Order: sequence, then C-alpha cells, then structure tokens
Amino acid sequence: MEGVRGEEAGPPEVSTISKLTIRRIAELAGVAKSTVSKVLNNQPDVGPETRKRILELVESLDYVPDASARAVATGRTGTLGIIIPRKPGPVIQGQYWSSVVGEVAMFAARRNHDLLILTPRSEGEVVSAYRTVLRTRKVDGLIIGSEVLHEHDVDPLLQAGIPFVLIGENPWVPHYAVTTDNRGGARAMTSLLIERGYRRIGILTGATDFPYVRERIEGWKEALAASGLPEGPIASERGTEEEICAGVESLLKAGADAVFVAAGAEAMITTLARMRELGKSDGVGLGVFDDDPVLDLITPSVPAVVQPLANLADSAVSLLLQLIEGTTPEPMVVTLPTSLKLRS
Amino acid sequence: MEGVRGEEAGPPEVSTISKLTIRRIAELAGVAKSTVSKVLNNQPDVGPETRKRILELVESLDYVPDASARAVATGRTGTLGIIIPRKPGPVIQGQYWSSVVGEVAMFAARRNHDLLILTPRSEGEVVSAYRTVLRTRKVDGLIIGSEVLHEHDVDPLLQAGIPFVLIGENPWVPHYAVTTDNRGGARAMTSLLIERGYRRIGILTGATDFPYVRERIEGWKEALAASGLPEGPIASERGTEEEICAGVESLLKAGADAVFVAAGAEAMITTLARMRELGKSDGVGLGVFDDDPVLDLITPSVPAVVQPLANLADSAVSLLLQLIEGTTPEPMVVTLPTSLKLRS
DNA sequence: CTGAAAGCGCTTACAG
DNA sequence: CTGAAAGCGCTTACAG
Repeated sequence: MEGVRGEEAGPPEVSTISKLTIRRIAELAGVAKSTVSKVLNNQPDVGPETRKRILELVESLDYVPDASARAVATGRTGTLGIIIPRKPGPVIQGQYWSSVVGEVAMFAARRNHDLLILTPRSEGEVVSAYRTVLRTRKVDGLIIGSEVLHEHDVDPLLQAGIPFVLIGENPWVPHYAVTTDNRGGARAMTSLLIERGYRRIGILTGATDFPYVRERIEGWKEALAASGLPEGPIASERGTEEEICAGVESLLKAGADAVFVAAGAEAMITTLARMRELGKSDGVGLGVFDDDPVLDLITPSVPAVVQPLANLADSAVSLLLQLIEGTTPEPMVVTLPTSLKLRS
Repeated sequence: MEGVRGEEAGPPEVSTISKLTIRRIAELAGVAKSTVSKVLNNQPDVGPETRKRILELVESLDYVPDASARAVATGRTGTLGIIIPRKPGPVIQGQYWSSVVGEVAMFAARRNHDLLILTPRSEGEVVSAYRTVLRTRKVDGLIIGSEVLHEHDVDPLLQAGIPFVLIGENPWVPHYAVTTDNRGGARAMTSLLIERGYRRIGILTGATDFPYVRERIEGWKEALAASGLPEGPIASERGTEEEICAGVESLLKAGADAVFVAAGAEAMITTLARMRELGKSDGVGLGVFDDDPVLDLITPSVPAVVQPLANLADSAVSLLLQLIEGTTPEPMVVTLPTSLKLRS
C-alpha cells in the first residue's frame, strides 16, 4: 500500500541468491565470459580442460542462459508463433485445431523451440494477432492457418521479414505451405459412397471462399464424373448450427440418398442430430471429412477422411525452421496424403 | 541453390530497411533515446510538445520496441506460460483443456500478455516442461494444471522465484489456485438423479489420486447420504478405453440403475458406446461431469455438470498477474460455482 | 523538462 | 586456446 518495497535500501533477497549469470559462471571458473559463452554454444576452440571445468560448473549449478539476453544478442528467440482462426469455423476448441496446436507444440519442442499462441482479437482480424508480436520480435517465425490470411495481410508480413508458413494452401497467397490432399480425400470418400450403392450424393461444405473447401468440392465432382453419375446437390454453411441444419435439409429435399459432410466432424454431429429430428436417419449414406472418436458411437457407421495431423505439424515446423535458417526449401507446397477410415 | 544470399558482401536488405529502433526514432525526433523511452512507457515528465512529436513519429513509422531487449532491461517478458497434462487423461486435444487454453490465451491477450504453451515431454514429467523455460526466463509466470504437479516439483518452482497458479486445487501443494466446486457439482448431479427416481447410483471416476476426483466422489456420497440412500458402486479408470469399459461393466454388474460419469465428456462417450454394446442403453440413468456439444445428440438426454471455463481462465490470469506484480492476492484459492445443464 | 551514462545478460569478431 | 571490448535494443537512476 505504501510502496514498502521501493522504500527499502537494497534489493530484498537478490543479494542472497545473486542471480545466476554467465558472468558468475565465468568468475567461478576463473575464465572470461566469452569463453563460457563459447562452451555454451559448443564452439570448438576451447581447451578440453577449460571446457570440462566450465561444463561441470554449469551442470552442477544448473545454469541456463537468459533467453531474452540471448535473443537480443543473436536476433533469435527460439520461439515459434501460431495463429489460428476464430469462429465461425474451426477454433482451438475444435477437434482439428486443438490437435494441430498440440502436435505443433510437440514437434517444436523436439527442435528446441517453444510455441506462442496468437489469437486474433476478432474474427478475420489476423493482423491484430501478428502485428505487435511480429514487430516486437517475440517469435522467429509464424505458422498460420491459411483460411485466416487474406491477400492484404501478406505484405506487412513479408516486409517485416518474418518467415511464415501456412497450414492449408491459399491460392491468393503463393507461399510456403503444408496441406493435405483435400481433393483426393474427397474423391476417395465419394467413390466409396458410390461403391456402396448410392447414386445421388450430396455434399455439405464449409464457406466456399476457403480454398480447401473448393478442393473438396472438386474431388467430389471428379469422383461423380468418373462414375458417370450426374452432379449431386450441394449446400454450404459458415459454421453455425442453423446453416448446417438448413444445408442438410436442402440436400435431402433435393433427393440426396447420401450426404458427404465435407465440413468437419463437428458439422457431422450437427447433421446427424438434424437428420434424426427429420426422421431421415436411416438409409441415407454418410461420409465425413475429418474424423472424431465420437463417430465410433454412431450406427450405421460413418466412414471418414482423415488427415495426417502429426505429419502436417511436423512438416510445418520443419519448413518454418528451414525458412528461419535462411535456406529456401522446395517444393514450396507440401501436400500430404489423406486416408479413409472405414468403420466396418 | 548456390548460397546466393550468403555470398554477397553486405547484408542483403538490412541496409535498406535499417531496422527500426529506439535510437532511430530518437534521431528523427531530435531527442535522446531516454526521452523516447519515457514517452513509450508513458512516464509523465516529458514536455507536451516533445511527447507529441515522438508519438507521431512512433505512430507513423509503426514502431514497436523489441520485446527481448525490453525484457532484458526490465526483467519482464510479457508472456505467460501454461503447462497442461499429457495422456492419459485430459490433454489439449480434449474438450476441457483445449477450452481452457483458448480462454486463457484470450484473457492474457486482453491484458497484453502472450501465452506460451509448454508440453511435458512425457506423462507426469512436468519438470521437463518448466525447467528450462523457467530458468531461461521466457515467461513471467506459469499456469499449471494441478494434476500434473507433484509435491517434489514445487520446490524448484518456488526457489526459482517464478510466480505460478494452479488450475484445480492440489492439497499437496498449498498454493494459489483457481478451481471449480467439484464437490458441489457432483452433489447436484447426484441429487438430480435421485430426484429422477434412481436409487442405486454408481459413479465412474478418473484416477483417485487426483484431488478433483476425490472431491467429486465426496459430493456424490454427500448427496446419497442426504437422501438416506446407501452408497452406490464406484469404479475408477485412468483414461484408457479398456479401463472405462471395464468400469462401466462393473458398475452395471453391481446393479447400478444410474451411472454418474464423473470423468469428463470423453469418458461419457466411451461409456455410452459400451452400454450400447452391452444392450444396456435404455433405462439406466446418466449424468456427466463436463459437458460436450456432442451429448446433444444422445437420447435419452444426458444432464451435465458444467464448469465456468471462461471465468476459470479469467481468474487464473488475473491471479497470476497479481502475483507477478508482487501483490499477495487473497483468498489463495478461488472456487467457482458449477452449474447443471439439464437437457429436457 | 531533457540527456549522458551505465546497466540488463548475453554473443561475436578480433587480437593476442 | 583465451580474453577484452564492443554491441544487441532497451530502461533507469541521476544530473543538470
């Protein structure tokens, strides 16, 4: 209340602990700071004796250099940032992004980097997320959910010289990206449904301005065409429950005998609920893009297109790390194969 | 391909951009760095004219001070860390922790802090997560899922002088914590089931060495006792599918006419699946601790105890920030009320 | 109200 | 093989 701390003469306890610093290590080892630094960064030109002595000291005192100081000296922070979308659509609460974030954190950790989570202040407002963090140099690079990135967001990023990679390809933003074979996955699922005897296969998609959504639609069309079937009905929604329900209804009304929910597991759940309400839950074929353990509960079983999320994360991290190192990896876009989970 | 970049004499473009720094601002404004610094940190003692000039410059050039440099000068990084458990049990992929992380990130952002995700390398191995990050001073404070913290983990934390708060109370670790009323929630759910006519209410819990698990069991017992009912059967599991199934079976075998799944929504899903397989899905009363939108799909409906996750996150962040500021907040443990979601 | 100087904890040429 | 010095970009007493 009265500024008790500020009043005192010396610092309270610092004297006791006397923060462990490279200087202290140097003193104890009887060498110069620079020598300690060399050992810490395993530079070669240090005498084996000296090196050993320093290493032991570091070990026993459990010394770790201050990240900020190192960052200001080297220009590297050792942390990566990730920007994920906000509602509507997939958010961190959702199956997809929470997995991605978890995996990215893991792979980053394996390569000695930490992960900073950046959430846009509001929907579509990516800039707010990276603006300061980027100028502030808190991260060495960024992993960005491609659907949040618009054309006009890219320039500031590029100009700031911050390396970044997209998760999901974005045709408006020709840049390093890792993505999965959306088209192929959709094609495979559609083919499966055809194989199972369905003839009028509708598709429920997310917002069609998202690139991956378009790709899935393409895949669906391709499979239908390949089998000589006419194009089925199509419905899009932007993530709200109402829109999903409306979409499902329209598909059924259009005479679909199967529905391919290409908009993720959450949309599938809502779809199922709606179909039950409509009393249409039997006989209609189903398939979903993105799996969820919950679907194990559903009868009849729902096959799913599954994305290799761990690989995705791994690739994103190593791509980004390469960019940070200054190498120019190729190819620019890594496309990972999807697989089908059949659930017999 | 040929190291084109590295070959060149000077730095490629730095010369053009000439990194924006406080020194540059000072030069342009014709003042000293210290003056700029004062304005940036809104210190009062700067002439209005000067302040205005500097502010305009900062604004138009979009200058933001380097976070690392500031950190090394002030000792504050402006980032918070969060440590969440690994499997078995709730992980970031799970409904609970992904929500918590998301909310914490939001509330931290509102208070101008970023969130660093720290994942233990392996199960139970918290130390690996905070050890370096903590010694490295990458964060000003830590938010820790209490179930991951063991008694012997605390000392190093305390000694390092890193402020931290627990999410979920931990009797072995008397420390600042925010938690929800697990006991009350469990009591309420159990009472509801009693009210609905069930007389032999079993409980399926997580690992009983977790404090919150015990509390939930207490609440369940209290409700039963209050109604003069005998204690029902109890089964525990550690998060694996097999254990959950075994637990459910044992409860049913013990004659439970209702099952209170106190181990989270994911366990509820598995429970439902198992009960269907056993052909026991009808007639058995159900309740769950922690909700999930998926449960909207289930008939008959499953009532849920819901925790105020946003409040939880908010409280955790402000508690931590207080600790970082150096104030000693009280009470030490904040307990938030839970509510019942009935699903009529 | 303003600025010169020292310092935060590290790294990196450079000289010896 | 080792160390003294300068520098990274900021802030903080302190003097004027």
